Order: sequence, then C-alpha cells, then structure tokens
Amino acid sequence: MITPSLPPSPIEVPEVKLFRALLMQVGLVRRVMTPYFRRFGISGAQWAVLRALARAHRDGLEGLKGSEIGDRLLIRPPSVTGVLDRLEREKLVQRLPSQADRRMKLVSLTTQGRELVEQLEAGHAGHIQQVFAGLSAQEQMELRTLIDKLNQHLTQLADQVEKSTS
Amino acid sequence: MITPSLPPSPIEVPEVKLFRALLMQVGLVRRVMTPYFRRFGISGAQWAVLRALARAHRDGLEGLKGSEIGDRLLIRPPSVTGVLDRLEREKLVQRLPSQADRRMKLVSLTTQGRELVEQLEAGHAGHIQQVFAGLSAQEQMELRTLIDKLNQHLTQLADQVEKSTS
DNA sequence: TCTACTTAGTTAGCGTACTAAGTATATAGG
DNA sequence: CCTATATACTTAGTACGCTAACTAAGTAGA
Repeated sequence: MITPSLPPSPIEVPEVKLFRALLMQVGLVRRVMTPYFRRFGISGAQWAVLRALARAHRDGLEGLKGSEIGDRLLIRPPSVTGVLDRLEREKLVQRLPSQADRRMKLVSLTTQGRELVEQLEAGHAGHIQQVFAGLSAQEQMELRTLIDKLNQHLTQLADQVEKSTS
Repeated sequence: MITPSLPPSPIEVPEVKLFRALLMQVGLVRRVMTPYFRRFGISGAQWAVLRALARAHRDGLEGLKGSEIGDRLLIRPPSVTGVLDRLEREKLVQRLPSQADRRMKLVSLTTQGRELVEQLEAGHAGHIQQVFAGLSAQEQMELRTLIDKLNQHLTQLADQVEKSTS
C-alpha cells in the first residue's frame, strides 16, 4: 500500500538550521540594501562594478577587462555583460576596445560615473555601519573571522563543484 | 577647474570589509547550492517552497496560503506567484481554491511533490554539512548566534525601510 | 604553416527578485 | 445598506543570476 503521507520529519541537524538562518540573512540584507541603492538610481550589482572600476582608477589603471570584473564579483561572463550594458546606457561606464588584445574591451568610469561614485562614497560607510549596528565591534570582528574562514572553504567547494559539473 | 580624477579612497571602515565578505559568501553559497538542486530538477527557491509545504503537511494542515509562504521565505507576492506557477507546471504542488475565503488558494504538495521531498530529504543534511565543513561545531554555533542576532537587527531595519518608502 | 585549443565577450533563453498597478473578495464604518 | 479600506493574488515590466552555444582573436604544437 502506498502511503499518501510524508514520513516523519528527519532529525534537523544544526547545520540545516544554520543554513536557514543564513538564507534569512540574505533576504534581509537585500530588503535593506536594494532601496538604498535605488535612491542613487542604481542597483547593488551596479554599485559593485562601479566600485571595482573606481578602485582600478585609483590604482592608475586604464580600466578593467570584463573577466576581471566577473572574477572579483563572483559572477559569470553573461552577467557582467548585462550589468555593463545598463551602466553604459546610463553613461556611467565606457567600454574601450583594447589595441593590445583585440578580443577584450577595457571598461572604465565616465566622468559622470566618477561623480556618482564620489557622491555615493560620501555616505556609504555610514549606511553599512547601520546594517551591522546590531552587533558590537567585538562581535563584528568574530563574524568577520568566521565568514572569512567559511568563504575559504566554500571557494574550494565551489571549485570542486565546477570541475565535477564540466 | 574640474578634476577628472577621483579623490583619494575614503578610509575603509571594518564594517565595509565585513559587508564585502558577506556578499562574497552569498555568491559562493549560490555557486555551491544551485548545481546541487539542479540535480533534482528544481531550484533553491522551489526547494524552499516545497519544504515549507512539507512542514505544513506534517503539521496536519491542508495547505498554506501564498502570503504565508512569502512571509516565511521573505519574498513578495509576485515572486510567490512565479515560483508556484513553475512548481504547478511540474505537478509538484497544487493550488486549491478555499471555500472559507474565496480570495485565497490553499497550496499543497501533490503526491509527486511529496515523493520529491522525501527523495531530497534523504541526502539534504549531508550536503548542508559539507557546506559548513570548514568550521568546527563550536564555530558553527558561534556563527549561528551572531547571524541570529544580526537577523534580529536587520528585521527591525527592514521594517523601518519599508515604512519610510511607503 | 595550419590545425587545435584557449580566452574574451556576446546572445538566447530561463528562473527569481523587485515595484507598480489591476482584479476579486472580505470587512468595517457611516 | 453601502461605501471605503484592507487583503489575496495576479499581471506587466525590469534587473540580475545562471547554462549553453556562438563569434572573434590569440596561442601553441604537429
């Protein structure tokens, strides 16, 4: 006889609860940050790209290639193309063909893009501090240590997944 | 004279570094989990819904209404509609009109959906344990405590954002 | 040299998140 | 009773992530 009901709930290991807490965190951070970036007419992903380009600019580089942006942001090439398309449409970045390697395009901030970065940077630290205001400086340090350690492990795990898939 | 260059990089407060570590974590978890769910023909969001429905089923409920699902998963009504559309297409869930309140539809697992939940639950804990294998049991507990505390704060902050926007 | 492989970027198509706005039903206040 | 508000869900349109597949260009090996 086929039972139409589910068997009793499996024992919930602590890792699963931790994982759900982590997913909750992701959702909450999205809800807090998305409207914040919206005020500047951009998205979180767009800000991440603008910030990477600003850093490159300050390091004296002419620009970044798309693949470098993708590596830093942990997103795949098609996602980079999409975000750059929209940033270029808003005239915040430009894609200049490279003479050295004609396959790639060097992406850099426009004057308008640099102005927006400046404007955003003025209040950015303050807003991020609000996000973590629920934790003491000590707790923030502990969290940082744990996340870094977890990220190291996840990087390894992600590489394994990548290989086994391809 | 207008400077075409950016002013020097603002001082990077620890919170900003922590925030970037957190974003990194989000990207890495996505890269590890998405291929895992893919093996079962579903997505992470779909699993979250199936799991919520399984829990409701075990609690003896006929089903959940869409808004309850959205509340648990921290997603808005249109996202719930979309995920349910695809789950219904795959015959994993069903939307039954409620007689008590004709506005809502009670969402529940189909037999096929229950079978998939069972199948997935068999190996789920093991996979999640892999995700956190980079941390000791002690560290996992600490991380859990910190995330819970942060989530409490973020919930409050998200509510404020919601109110100020509307 | 010429083929094979690699790298850079794009396009196509899908799933999931959002806001804004619309429909239908329920409930409350005058 | 009947209008106003609130609730439940959907539709429309946008952004961002992915895989698969494609073009173009550089690189290496027979």
